[in-house]
Amino acid sequence: MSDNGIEAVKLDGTGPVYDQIRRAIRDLVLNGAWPPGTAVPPEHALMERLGASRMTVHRALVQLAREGLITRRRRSGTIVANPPASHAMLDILSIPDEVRQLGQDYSFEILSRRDGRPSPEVAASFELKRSEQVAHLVTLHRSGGQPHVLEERVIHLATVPATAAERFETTPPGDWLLQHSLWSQAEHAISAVAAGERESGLLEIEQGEPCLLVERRTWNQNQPVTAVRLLYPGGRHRFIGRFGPYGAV
Amino acid sequence: MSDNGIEAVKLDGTGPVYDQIRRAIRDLVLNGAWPPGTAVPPEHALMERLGASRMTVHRALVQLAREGLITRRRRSGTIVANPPASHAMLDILSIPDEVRQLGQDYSFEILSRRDGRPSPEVAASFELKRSEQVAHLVTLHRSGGQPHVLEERVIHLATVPATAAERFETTPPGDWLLQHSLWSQAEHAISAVAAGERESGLLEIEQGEPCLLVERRTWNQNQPVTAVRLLYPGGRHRFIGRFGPYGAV
DNA sequence: ATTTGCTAATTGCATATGCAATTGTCTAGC
DNA sequence: GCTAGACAATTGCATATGCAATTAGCAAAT
Repeated sequence: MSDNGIEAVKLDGTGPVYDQIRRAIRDLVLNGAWPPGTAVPPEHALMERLGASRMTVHRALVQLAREGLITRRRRSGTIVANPPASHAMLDILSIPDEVRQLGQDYSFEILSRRDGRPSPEVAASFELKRSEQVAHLVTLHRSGGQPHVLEERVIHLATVPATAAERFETTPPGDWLLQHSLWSQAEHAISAVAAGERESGLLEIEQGEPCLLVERRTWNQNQPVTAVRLLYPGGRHRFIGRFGPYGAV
Repeated sequence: MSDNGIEAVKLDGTGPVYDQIRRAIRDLVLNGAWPPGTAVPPEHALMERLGASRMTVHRALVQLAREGLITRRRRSGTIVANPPASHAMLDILSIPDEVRQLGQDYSFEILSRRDGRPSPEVAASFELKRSEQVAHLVTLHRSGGQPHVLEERVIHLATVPATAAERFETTPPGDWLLQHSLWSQAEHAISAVAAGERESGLLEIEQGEPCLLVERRTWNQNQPVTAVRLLYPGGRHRFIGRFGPYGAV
């Protein structure tokens, strides 16, 4: 190829041209063909390649920049941006970062791990098919030595095959996944539950104490990536978000 | 005025012209000068009024439309949109709607109301100054006759003076506020707490049961509008949101 | 070696222009 | 009165063009 994979940019002929260009490039970024840091071809190159005017190409790129997928600078050109770490309240957040932001020491411990077909209980609780191969991990995160949050997670081995070889000795599963997989959609649910027998022991709280339960499932291009259940001791934690009526501020 | 308040559109001379236009119109919408339903002048009129080309005006309007502030239709023109009712998980949501969406009958009851300077307890719990005049309301919302959520709210009388004359006989305070005030920013906090003595009685649950506590404060142009604390019986409720790494889906 | 300045690549912005698509509104005919 | 059709207003999209702003990279000067 002459420069980058400019040949990979293909229009589908449906809808406005500027939007075809926008979607074509967006897809290349989202499916990993153009990883962060990749140079996006300059407007003139795309213009010739696609037979569109510069203004039309420009419009597509400006929009992608506003969406945060690419970064543009005069003369330097356009590069694929790093995915944003945090978006409003409930993003895929890094628990180590969260803890360190509070000025506490962070540590974690994998309490159990099992790879393969899920047990009936796990399958039911995460809405999996029993035929899907997953890694099932239970992790306790600590903040200043105290239990901070209890994490139970399944990772889909078909989507993230590198999981099988990873021991999670230095990086907890959530952070490792952020580096080794992409996600395009997530679903969150928040509820309040009472700590059960096992959870209360691990989190060192009283049985029946209120806890905040955050359940999150993540997909990339409709392929499931991971599902996680985070149990926070209630009194000690809150999630905060700030936004305006027309979107995040 | 000839048509609408087209004279109200004023550029501030800072930054790109299209963005000056965008901000000028956005501000008119956000501060209520152009309430929902108002006809935005057509592109040609703005173009003449502002001395910009049609494409430049167009660019500003297209962007506002994408942000959801205005709605555009060929031939009919452009009108100011209704503020979105729900944005991802934690929007300003209408509790009646929420209940009816579950197919239940909705009713509510104002348990107490007091207007004037806040008591020391209320001031502390909502972080108010004791000199601020507020209405303080406690409301119980019911779903199919059962307690659904307990609401405690203060409304700033200086920002929403119409509150003083409103009896909240047919519309609960949250919904009434949506119709009689604007907001430009909100802050949410979610946490899990155990039901106290008073709350458990009102919500008809056991004392100590886990509840989801949603605290929200709302401002319009840096003026406080309202602060509310919603207590949901834990087992029965969860908040759900769905989005991608680059924003809401 | 360091600085200084030039050049060219690249994006940002605005304009003028033309045509397409949608749809209120009005009119002519029945 | 009602309908079909013509007309015009309005937005949507794309192009061509020109200039401004930024800056990487190179060349010249010290």
